Amino acid sequence: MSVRVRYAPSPTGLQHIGGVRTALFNYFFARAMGGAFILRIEDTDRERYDPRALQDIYDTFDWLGISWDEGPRAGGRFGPYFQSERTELYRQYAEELVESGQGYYCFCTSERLEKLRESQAAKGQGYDRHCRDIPPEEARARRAKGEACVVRLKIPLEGSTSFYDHLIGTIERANRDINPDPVLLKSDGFPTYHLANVIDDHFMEITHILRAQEWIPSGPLHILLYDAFGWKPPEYCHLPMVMGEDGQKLSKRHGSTSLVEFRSGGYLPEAIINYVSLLGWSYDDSRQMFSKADLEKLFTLEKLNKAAAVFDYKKLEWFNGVYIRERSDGALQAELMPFLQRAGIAGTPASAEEEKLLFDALPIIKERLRFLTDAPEMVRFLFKDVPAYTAEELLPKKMGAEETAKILTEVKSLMFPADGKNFFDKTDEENEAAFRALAERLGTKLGSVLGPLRVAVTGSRVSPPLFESIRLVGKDKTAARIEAALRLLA
RNA sequence: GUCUCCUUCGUCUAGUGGUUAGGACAACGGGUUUUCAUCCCGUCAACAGGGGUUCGACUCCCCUAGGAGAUGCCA
Repeated sequence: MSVRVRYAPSPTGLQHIGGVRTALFNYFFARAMGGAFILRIEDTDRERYDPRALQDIYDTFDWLGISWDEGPRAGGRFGPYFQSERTELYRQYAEELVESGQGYYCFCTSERLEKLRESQAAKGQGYDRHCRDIPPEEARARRAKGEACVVRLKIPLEGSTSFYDHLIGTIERANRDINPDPVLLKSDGFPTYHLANVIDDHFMEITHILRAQEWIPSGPLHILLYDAFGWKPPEYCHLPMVMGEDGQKLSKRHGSTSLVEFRSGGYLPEAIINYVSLLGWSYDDSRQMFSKADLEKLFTLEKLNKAAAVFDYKKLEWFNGVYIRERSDGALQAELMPFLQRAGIAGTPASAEEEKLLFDALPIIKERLRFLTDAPEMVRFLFKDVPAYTAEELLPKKMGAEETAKILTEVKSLMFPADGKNFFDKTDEENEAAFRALAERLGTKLGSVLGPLRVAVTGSRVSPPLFESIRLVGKDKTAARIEAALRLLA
């Protein structure tokens, strides 16, 4: 039987890096096994439902380049793939459980449950099974009269339930330790996660469940449900969790966690995919570069790690730099332009000159980028005026304004001589030789000659390579900027 | 509190009874270099603790400690 796996997000918030990791592992497992990857929307929480979250699911996976074989937009013969459109099915099976005596109607109000939770908080019990023994006829009658109720599962009081986890092995739990009689069908008629999940996984013929380890505690409960329906449970593989640097579950306070944040923060999808794949999974003792295509072939459950992994932004950052450098200039330009526009460096739409300027600048900024968001400030001096700088910044180490002005004046006449070839007519080698000769004549280092020039032309002591930058800035602007620097020193 | 899972460098990890415990990121040092970056070289750095089993344990078993997760009409 061929593998069928699913990613089943709840559209209540933005796609989170942890969820995406789970989705990716499911996707890669399906591809590597020649199986199917299904997307199912678990929109059973009407309170927290957010249509923007649904859009975010699509956007996130489109951006990552992950597609599903069945699900919303894709269709499939096991649809609908929105749980909100399958409520009749859940109701029917919940009813069946009540009929067979494996479930029961519970009329407890949320107020009572709240109070119960508070009073038992210290003991950590849970539901007191208050309605478990109401005679079926009476319960049916009360429900028929319109009394609000939920359907709960009767957890056996004795015995234990176990299941096999592909990664961890056999996990067993005494039935008395399972949360007493969880709600399967809410009073609004919608199912809870447990019911909908089990029913859908069964009818969608899911063969493997790859989900985070935080679900381990509900494993036995799900097994009990499969048993109650007389169904065969799928195989389980609980994935190690992703933690923040403090060892706690990764959350907002650790930094960016949603994919939209990573995207707007200038991360590349290749970097995210590569990095995240190495969180709880490895290939061998040395390889760490993996493309999506690689993972679609190489991924196996056998190489999964058991322990939770700490999310390391520094390493992701490194991957990001690597993938930025790996991009072709054309592809990178397309990726970068929106960031320049957002920063107000380039127009919207960008002019042909702006497009060309960015493209021409790529060779000198590419290896300096860690994030796409680094680009605007890096190329600002090419598109706009030089950012304001102080006379102080112009001065090389241990040099005064007067001396610096002298150097800069010499530099200017070297670059733009009254007669002979100017800077732009000569090769970089020729220019470098000339600057070196100048430095020697002035009895100083090359850096002290180029330093002031760098600040004058780029507005900063740190910039892309000077000669290339000057060529991109152009003759007139360069000359004008040197003049401006000279005025500042005077 | 109770239940469950986990435990190799700071971080991600390799390792399945005999290794100088390997790689990557980070950090630090050095080289290349007109700044920054890239690139190259190097250094620091780990088997949580205690018992067993065994000729021999990072590897197998037990205990302890620590960490995490679950304990909802959220998923």
